[in-house]
Amino acid sequence: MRARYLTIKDYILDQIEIGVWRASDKVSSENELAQKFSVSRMTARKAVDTLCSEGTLVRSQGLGTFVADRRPVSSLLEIHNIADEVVGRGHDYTCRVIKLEEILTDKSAANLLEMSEKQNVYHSILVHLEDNIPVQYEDRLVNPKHAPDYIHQDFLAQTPNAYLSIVAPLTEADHIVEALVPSKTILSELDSDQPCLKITRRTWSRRGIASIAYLYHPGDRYRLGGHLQF
Amino acid sequence: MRARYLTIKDYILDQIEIGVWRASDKVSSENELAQKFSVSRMTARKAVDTLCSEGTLVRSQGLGTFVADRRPVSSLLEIHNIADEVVGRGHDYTCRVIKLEEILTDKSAANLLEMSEKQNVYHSILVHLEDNIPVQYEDRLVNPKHAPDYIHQDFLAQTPNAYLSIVAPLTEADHIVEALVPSKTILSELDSDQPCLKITRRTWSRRGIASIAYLYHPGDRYRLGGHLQF
DNA sequence: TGTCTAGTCTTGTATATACAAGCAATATGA
DNA sequence: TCATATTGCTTGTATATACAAGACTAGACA
Repeated sequence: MRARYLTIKDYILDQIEIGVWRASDKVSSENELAQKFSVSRMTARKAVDTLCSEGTLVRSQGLGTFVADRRPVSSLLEIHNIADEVVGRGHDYTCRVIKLEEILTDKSAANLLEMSEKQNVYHSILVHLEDNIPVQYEDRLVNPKHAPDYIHQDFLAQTPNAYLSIVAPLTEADHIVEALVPSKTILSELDSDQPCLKITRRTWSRRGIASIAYLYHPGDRYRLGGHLQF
Repeated sequence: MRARYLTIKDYILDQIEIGVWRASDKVSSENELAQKFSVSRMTARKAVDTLCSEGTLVRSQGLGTFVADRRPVSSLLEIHNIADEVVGRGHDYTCRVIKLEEILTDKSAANLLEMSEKQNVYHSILVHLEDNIPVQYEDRLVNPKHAPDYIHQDFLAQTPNAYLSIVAPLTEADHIVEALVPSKTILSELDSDQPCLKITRRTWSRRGIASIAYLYHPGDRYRLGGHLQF
């Protein structure tokens, strides 16, 4: 052995990095690690545990522990609530309510919300501003079953997202991000003539789809960013 | 107690869901849980451990365990390797190498890669095609220290991302996503005149920044999508 | 009143032990 | 030869124990 390792975790990571253990290879057993580092099996196991929950290793009862197949290099991007994001930057957040109404689902809305046609849903359009400059145009449909008081909310005080996450704790979400030039109405509300980032976000609570939001960000003024560890 | 819980984990999650324990509230101590469920402290601790690593609870030595502040409603978006994505859709993936060279860092490149100026770095430009239609223009800088053979790779056989993830296992990444109209050169390579999604991706290995990539996707032909549970 | 100290509760860490359960190679028996 | 049982290794789970270390409280003391 060329070096003494401070932790079992580092030792395992190094072996993988150096290439001694490659994807799908078997790693030293818990007992071997315990002996090698002169610790009890439970201690060695804990190190392996951590690496498993981080996705680096995979266990198989009776067989052993293996280096995980590095998942198809995918990484993650965080999508924040716009209000939190603006405030987080230390800027001034305000919001303009363009529309707040109760409408009947047409075919497409019914499909998207997984409801039947001609049902009541809430519809809101808001513009979010950072230091009085528009940064997001939000067009949202809400299933009243999950948020019956949605229409009576004061969105100047609390964003739809914040409200929804309280009345119907979100369990899932999916997103589609695209680049496009939106309609003139939207562009004028955003006070922009640039291509926009459009984020389509569907959120689930435990009882089904809670809401669908179309979020438009002016491309010259907004970036979606995120830093994450694997 | 109204119900018997199968697991300590379920019990804690239910208490949080019901609202007995709210964000920042103190949760029963490990000893209390152990007593309540007639198990040893280590067993109770393991349940709490799991919920901690999932981000539901937060521990503080000497103080106790607390319900985590549900992070400012943020959710996650997966960013895949383009080749995997195309193949995953069952389509035909090909790749065109526009440039593959060794250059000296100028000021901005040096900054981005956290190197000094006038150092050797690798530079590659590739266009990725799905069923012979361009879907990504990739402009990449690579730190030779992390991938000395980068320049000799055959990227028709293996994408840069795939290669890099083998020679320098990635530990971190950050992304910036924006919408813009790229340069004419890029547009012509992408055979498009539409606004594009531009993804700037920096990847780290354990020894530092390994690579910076600028990925351009034609907005009318590409969406970034993801579905994730919280 | 203010300060230090001791005690107690919390999480953090490590150990030794025991047995269950999954898997595979080997030995056994018909 | 082939099916079955045994053995040994692996991970999975649970327990009892011990002590370290952080955070707070109450009491002693000046």
